[in-house]
Amino acid sequence: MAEEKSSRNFIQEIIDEHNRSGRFGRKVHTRFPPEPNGYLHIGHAKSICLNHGLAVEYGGQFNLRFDDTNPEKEEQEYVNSIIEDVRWLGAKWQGLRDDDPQAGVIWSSNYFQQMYDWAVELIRKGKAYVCDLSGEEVSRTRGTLTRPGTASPYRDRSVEENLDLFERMRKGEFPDGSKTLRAKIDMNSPNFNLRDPIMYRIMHETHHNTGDKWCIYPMYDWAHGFEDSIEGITHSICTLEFENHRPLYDWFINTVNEGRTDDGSGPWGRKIHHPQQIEFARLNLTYTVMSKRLLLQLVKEGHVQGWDDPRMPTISGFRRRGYTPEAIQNFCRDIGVAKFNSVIEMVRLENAIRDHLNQIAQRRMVVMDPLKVVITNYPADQVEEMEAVNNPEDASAGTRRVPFSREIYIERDDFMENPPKKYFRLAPGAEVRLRYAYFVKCTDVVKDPATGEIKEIHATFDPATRGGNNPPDGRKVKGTIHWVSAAHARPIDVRLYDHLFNKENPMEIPVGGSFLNNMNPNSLTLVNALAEPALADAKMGERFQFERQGYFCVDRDSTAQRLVCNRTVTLKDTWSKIEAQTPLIIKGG
RNA sequence: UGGGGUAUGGUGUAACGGUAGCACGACUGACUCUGGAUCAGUUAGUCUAGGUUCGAAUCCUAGUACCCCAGCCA
Repeated sequence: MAEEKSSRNFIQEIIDEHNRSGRFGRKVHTRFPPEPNGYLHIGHAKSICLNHGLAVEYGGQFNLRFDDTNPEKEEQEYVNSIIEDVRWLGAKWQGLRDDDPQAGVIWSSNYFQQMYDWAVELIRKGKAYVCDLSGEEVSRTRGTLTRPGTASPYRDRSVEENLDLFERMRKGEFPDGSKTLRAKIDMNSPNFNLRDPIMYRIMHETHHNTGDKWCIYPMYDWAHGFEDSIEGITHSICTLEFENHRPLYDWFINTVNEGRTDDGSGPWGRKIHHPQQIEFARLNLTYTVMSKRLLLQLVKEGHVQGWDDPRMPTISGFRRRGYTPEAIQNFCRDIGVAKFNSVIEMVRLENAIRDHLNQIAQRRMVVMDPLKVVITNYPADQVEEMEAVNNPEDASAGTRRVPFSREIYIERDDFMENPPKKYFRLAPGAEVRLRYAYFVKCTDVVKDPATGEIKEIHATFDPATRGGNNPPDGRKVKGTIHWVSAAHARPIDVRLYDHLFNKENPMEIPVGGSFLNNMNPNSLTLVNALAEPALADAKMGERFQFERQGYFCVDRDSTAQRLVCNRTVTLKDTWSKIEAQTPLIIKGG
């Protein structure tokens, strides 16, 4: 097989090296470890696709594990949405089953006992102590960027006392915040994470999974490495901000491994698995924000209609907008992965969904802003069923019938009384093709005498062009426009979505302002449109291309009486570019 | 001002001392019953300054810019 040498990203190179050296026995086991404190966004999709993709590529395994170590912030609603989103994206974790959404899902909280035991082991090894300092005192004694911290007065408690106190912390003898368990590392370290970090805090809080069993909860830094270790994760892939935590992550595992041996003959038994943490740059996209905090604010303050508002960069938002998992996967693959803090242009994502929908979406004709056209030489009582191709990119999608009659609607934009050069659509005396129907020529413009507003257009059709075909005389037209038969048109609701923010970087904020100042007031436009009858039986979630306009998805707000369609993305529009340039030329001249 | 990272066309991403390539965008043109799609072409880049070398994006030295770290968040 002639195999093309595909370029490798830095993570693949690291894994390849591990496989060469045999560090993990040529195994690859990755995971996606979300905290259930918000909805997943497109940045998480990058991580999911990366982790899952590596597992697939190397024939390894992939876990979905909830990092549920902080009961104060975590909720079941988020758990459910995250599971749904990861499934929808197509990532398959160990133990995934169709009949039970939670099958195979792992919880950090299941390891609480094991983590507790290791904490006791660290105390016994003299590497951890119970500290009575308040939060404020801890932060004051931690030092600054340039000054080392100072040791806690409780740093040198005896092993026995620490053991006793820690046990009583667990039993619930002390109030929240009164004590912590801290690792005894180095108050002089230039890395703050090593200045005696807190391992456990007291939190009398009911946990969504373990209930009231625990009133001490492990900190992320203490817990995370062990979660990976227990599961045999080989490559703990995370974002850049955890780079400074890697020495701590390694310290915890190495410290547990002190006095342990590979064969289990050491005083503390067998060594535990030590994963390799690898950090990559999180995804940033233009015209949106990606922080959970800000997304939560948009939802809570009602700037959008929920986490799955189609303008949100959440996975559920994109799903409702009409995005496909394939498009998101392709996007995540195409943007690559590196350590450089980059900002991806939104058009990359839009391009990915156009690409996929162009292949799979059936076409329909929908008029957003109707202008009546009367075809004066067409019989008043006649209706013809025109055959229309459902998808020119996919012959197997077949054809459908579209009714044609004397009175039709076209897009108001598709007529101009005084057209500029290069305008190919309808104008007085001009001829265009009605897609799949006939050539028509504009003969009259009927206006409201009072306002001058164009009320309707009169036109004549050429019977020799039936089906939209070129006539035998060889005549051609440059423009083809969409239409719906007036008598057969079905009203539908359409939601036109645009960027949520009108600045590439919404966090570029004027002094005293907020990112909310950068919200696009026109991110949603509601339209009453007229659709061809074939759209009437569209099902929820079904995706279509409305010819010449864009891709649309049937929203769950649809009723039997009225369809609601969300615009996923527009079609590329070169005319708008020409149009935008034209006035400049006039001005310049 | 301590520590940890990162710098390649407009935007991303390759190159592992040997012709700076690819994708997206932008711009031309061809084709077209969607001003869509498709096809062809053009455009444009190694953070700076020195050094090593026959040869440097890559190695060395010194700078510059940006990101992360002082939660009992993750």
